[in-house]
Order: sequence, then C-alpha cells, then structure tokens
Amino acid sequence: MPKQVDGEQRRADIADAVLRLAARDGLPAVSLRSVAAESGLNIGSVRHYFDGQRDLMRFAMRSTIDRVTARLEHRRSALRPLSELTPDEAASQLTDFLAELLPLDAPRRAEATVLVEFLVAARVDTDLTALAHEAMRGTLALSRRIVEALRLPPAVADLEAQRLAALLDGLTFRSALQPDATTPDVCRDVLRAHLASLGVRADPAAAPGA
Amino acid sequence: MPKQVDGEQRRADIADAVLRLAARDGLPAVSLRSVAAESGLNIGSVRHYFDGQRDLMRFAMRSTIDRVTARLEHRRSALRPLSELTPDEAASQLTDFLAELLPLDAPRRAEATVLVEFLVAARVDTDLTALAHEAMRGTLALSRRIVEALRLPPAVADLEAQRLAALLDGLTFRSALQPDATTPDVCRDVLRAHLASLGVRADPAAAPGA
DNA sequence: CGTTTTCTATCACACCTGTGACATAAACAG
DNA sequence: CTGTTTATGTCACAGGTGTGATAGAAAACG
Repeated sequence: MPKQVDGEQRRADIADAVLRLAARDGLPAVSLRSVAAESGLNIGSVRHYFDGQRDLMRFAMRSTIDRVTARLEHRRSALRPLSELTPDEAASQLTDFLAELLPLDAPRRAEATVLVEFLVAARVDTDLTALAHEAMRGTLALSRRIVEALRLPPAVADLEAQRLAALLDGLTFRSALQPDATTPDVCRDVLRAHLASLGVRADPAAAPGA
Repeated sequence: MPKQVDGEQRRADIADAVLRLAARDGLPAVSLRSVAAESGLNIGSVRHYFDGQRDLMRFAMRSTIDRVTARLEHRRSALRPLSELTPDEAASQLTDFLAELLPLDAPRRAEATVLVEFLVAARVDTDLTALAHEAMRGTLALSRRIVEALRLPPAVADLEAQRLAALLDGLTFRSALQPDATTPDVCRDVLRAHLASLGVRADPAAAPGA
C-alpha cells in the first residue's frame, strides 16, 4: 500500500468531489467535512492538500474553468475553415462548437451548473471575483471570435458579440436550472437559429430576398 | 405608541430586509438573526410573523416575483398598439417595456440580482422550486407574447420565444453579476438590436434589400 | 539504523445556525 | 376590573461550520 501519492492528482480528486457535491446539492452544501466524505478521505487529509476552504474553492472553480477551456480548445483545433463550407454547414459546425459550453448532457450539465453557482457566489466572494471576471470575459471573447469569423461588419461586431454571449449564458442559465423546460434540443435549435440569423448577413448569396 | 401594527405591512418590511441583505451580501448571508438586525427588529418578532426560515424565504421570493410582475403589468397597460407605430418606434417601445426586467438601475439591479440568487438556490431547495418554475415560465410567456405581437410566423414563434427568453435571462445574468462588463447601455443596445432583427421579418416595408 | 518529511486522523475551540420554550408587556375584549 | 390576544424579548439547546493544535503512522532520506 503506497503511501506516497501524487499530490496533484489528490488535489484534482478532491476538487472533483467539490464539483460533484456542488452539482448535486449546491455550493452551500460544500464544506470541508462534506468534501472529505464525498472524496472518501478524512478531513485532515483534505486540509493537508489545501490551506483551507478558500483555497479549496478557488482551486475547484479554476479547475472547472480550465476544463471547459481545454475542451473548447480541443474542439477548436478540429474546426474546418468557414470558407470551405456552405452557410448551412458553417452554422452547424459553429453550433456544435459552442454547444460545448451548454449543458446538453450529464457531464456538461454538471460543469455548467457548478459554474453558474460559482459565478453567482463570486458576486459577493472576493476570493472568486477574479476567476468570475475571467470566465465571463472568456465567453465574450469567444463570442467575439465567432462574430469575426462570420465576417460581420465591424460596426456591429461588438454588439453582436455581446448578444451572442448573453444568449449563450441565458441558454446555460435556463437549461442548467430547469432542463425540463429548456431542453437540450431547444438549446441546439435556438443556438443554431441565432447563428444562422447572423450568417445571412455575412454571405450575400444566402439572402433570399435579393 | 401603538402596539397593534399592520401584520401584512410588517411581513413586507421584513421581506424587504431579506431582499436588501440578499442583494448586498448574497443569499447565504440571510439568516433569521441578520434579517432581524437589518430590519431593526428582534429575532423573536421576525419569528412571530413567519413560521420559520423556509416560510420567510418563500415569502421573500414570492414578493420579489410579484413586484416585478406588477411593474410589468403596469407598463403593459400603457403600451400603444404596434400597428400605430413605425417599426423603429415599435422596437423602442418594446425595448423600454422589456427593460423593466433588466438590471438597468439600482432598484432593478437589486431585484434582478436577488431573483438570480433565488433561482439558483431553488435548484436544490424544494421549497422554492414551484416559484422558480413560475418565474422562468413567466419570462418565457412574456417573450411569447412579444413574438406574437410582432406577428412572426407560427412556425418559428416557439423558437423565437425561447431565444428571446434566453437573451433576456442572459443579459440579466451577466449584467447583474458584472455590471461593469455588461453595462445598462449594452443591455439596451443588445435588446433593441434583437427586437429590431425580429421586426424586419414582420414588416415587409422595413426590408432594405427589397 | 535514526531522522525527517509526508500523510492521515482526532480532539477542541469559538462561532453561527434554526428552533423550542418561556417570560414580559402592551393592546384589546368583555 | 379580568382575561385574552398580539407582540416583543431572552434563554438554551443541538447541530453544523472553519480552523488551530496535536498525535501517530508510514514512507523517504542520510
């Protein structure tokens, strides 16, 4: 029975317990004792790997953000240039790409839900404000890149980026809190319709009334 | 010194203290003792008007929902028929109307922020789930009415209602949590642009490319 | 071997929570 | 007046929290 364990792996395991707990019972249910129980460790062990609750929370939120970011980056590398695609194909590809942010299946729902809880908590928790700003700026920056890829005129790029970011966060919010009302199908359809409505301006050949 | 006080007024005052506390320090900071302190009452008095914390929370959330609903109804009665307005005027009027939902000034920001906290808490708090569903269904129903007023084809009405609801909630979420990043001006502009983009389909005379 | 570091585990303490129970007092009813 | 209801306080208790301090065991080091 090896006693020397991988410290980073342990921290990740504990953070996972935090995320599982927060997703299932909400952030207020996350305490050092509940995390210890969820991870099968003793509270003393948890405290050995983290300076305290604040440190634990910061780490858990950071690892959530990093996980989503990594998944997006991975997806991004597999994107085909929009110039090779029809407007329809482009919309589909971008929908699948941005859907990585949405709570469309169990793991993504857990991530999105926990992130929403963290973002709300960060409003009054100064330990998390920096991470919250980073996360919010991230989806806005992502939206901005999408808007630029669709070659929207610069005059409306900022506005459309804000609109897309708000739509993404709104879909996440509604679907994470009430998945029976805002189902994964609704999320996909809404997102796709939105991207399509942006695309028609970009590609003159798609304008039906011309 | 009158001892016989208006019970309903007292309950409303206490609920106000809950909302102020939740807006300033977050829902987790709301306890019977903190509410008593915030409202200038004794904890015994608070407990005299409410059966307990659960009752207090339910009442506070309900009064928040009712307040927003009442403001919207009041605004609604002053709306001019869209048929009397140019598409531009219609978009402006609907923007102002729906802006009642957004955190554009201090009181509305407090309301929206508290509502977000309640909705998130309701995910795991069975006492609040019914109210949360009511609130979420409310903004969807409101969006639905807007979409119908814009005379969008029924084939896309459901989708557009969901999209508008998500946009409203997303703007609320982002602006309530980080008003410096999603400013009131951004909210207005985004909302107005969205309504305008819906309107062009409704009114053929506004189509520029025809 | 002994020493040191790493890891696990437990106790104790102060603090905060909701709530049951009770006392006190003011206002009203008869 | 007496009795009752309404309202305000206060106390105590069990349960939860983070954290400081400490102990013990196991692995790694010299």
